[in-house]
Amino acid sequence: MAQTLAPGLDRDRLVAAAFAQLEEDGLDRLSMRRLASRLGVQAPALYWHIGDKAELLGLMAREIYAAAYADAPIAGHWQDWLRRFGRALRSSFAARRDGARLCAVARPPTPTDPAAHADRIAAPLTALGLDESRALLCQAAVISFALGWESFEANGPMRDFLREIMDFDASFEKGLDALVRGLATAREET
Amino acid sequence: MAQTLAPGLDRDRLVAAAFAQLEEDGLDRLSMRRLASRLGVQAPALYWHIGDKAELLGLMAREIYAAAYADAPIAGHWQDWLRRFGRALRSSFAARRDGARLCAVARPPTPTDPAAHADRIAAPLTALGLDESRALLCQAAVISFALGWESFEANGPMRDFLREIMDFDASFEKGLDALVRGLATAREET
DNA sequence: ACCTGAACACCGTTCAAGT
DNA sequence: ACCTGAACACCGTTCAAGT
Repeated sequence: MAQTLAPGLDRDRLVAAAFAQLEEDGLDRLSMRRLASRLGVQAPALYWHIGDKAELLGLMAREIYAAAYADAPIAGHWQDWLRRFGRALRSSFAARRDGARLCAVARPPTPTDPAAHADRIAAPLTALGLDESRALLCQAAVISFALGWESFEANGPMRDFLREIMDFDASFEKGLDALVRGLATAREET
Repeated sequence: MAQTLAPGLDRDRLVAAAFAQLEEDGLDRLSMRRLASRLGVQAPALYWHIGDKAELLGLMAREIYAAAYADAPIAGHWQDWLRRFGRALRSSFAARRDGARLCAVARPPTPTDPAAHADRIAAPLTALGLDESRALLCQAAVISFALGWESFEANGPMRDFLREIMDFDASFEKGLDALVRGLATAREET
């Protein structure tokens, strides 16, 4: 389990090991001590490379979001992109155990200029013709929907219950579709 | 802080004290030990009244959902009810510190007959004319949207960031409106 | 029936000290 | 520069024992 090899410990190796640990044990059992022992090191050693556990979770969340953006190339009508991004985001949450819960808890890792970050979030939709405030609304809505949906999916007993009473996958698709269509027909305001 | 008075310790008093503790210290610091000391008792005493911490969180989550349903009387067009319920649910999440995170983690507290529980969830919308599967889709979509939205809101640094780049309250309203309108115009399928 | 005391197996984080 | 050892102040939960 613990490979003492390759002592070169850095942030990337740390994040990778954290994902492996997450897959094996889940978010509740992802501890600095267990992570350290997987890396063949004592827990305090991690704090040389990272400020605290919250920073580690933030880096992990960023990777989950990045994977979703990578899966949704910017092309076509903005509605198509938004639907595609919604699907990709849910897949990305689901690809990692407790992915949605992790992203709900994680703090945004870049405390840099908020306006610049907002531009980056809005970028795919502004590139397809939306103005920035509308782009941010669409992103916030789709991201919230996907995060909420996968939060239930990631909750074991809740998922079991939901899977018994409805087709959870098909329903996500329908809900996402409804949301995007609604956003497209919203009354234009200030 | 610790009131040793009134030794009658039961589930209701326990849940009430847990909410008070949540308000003061947040979900991360809501521990069985702190809760016990607030009740003037040792931690193991709690386990006489409750199976484990997860059950306690489940009871708390149920109360949060119940408050939302209580705030949305069943009347008018189903779309109006759904919008109203969405708003009420977000308010209910926001009314308790870390309310959304709590509900994301909590397990459904009633391991009773799933079909009967589904009927109860769908009830407000079936009463207003929707068939059950459509009602469940609408509920799942709106609940997911509200939960996701408030998860970000409940995340301190994330909220600060979002509040700087958009009008988070007005955007919720617009997003919810879009979702409900989209659900109303969905193509009818099996 | 309801609660305590003591214990088990853990946490995140700090910090002097080692190399 | 990078890591260890020891410690601090915690966790959830179990269980014999008290009343």
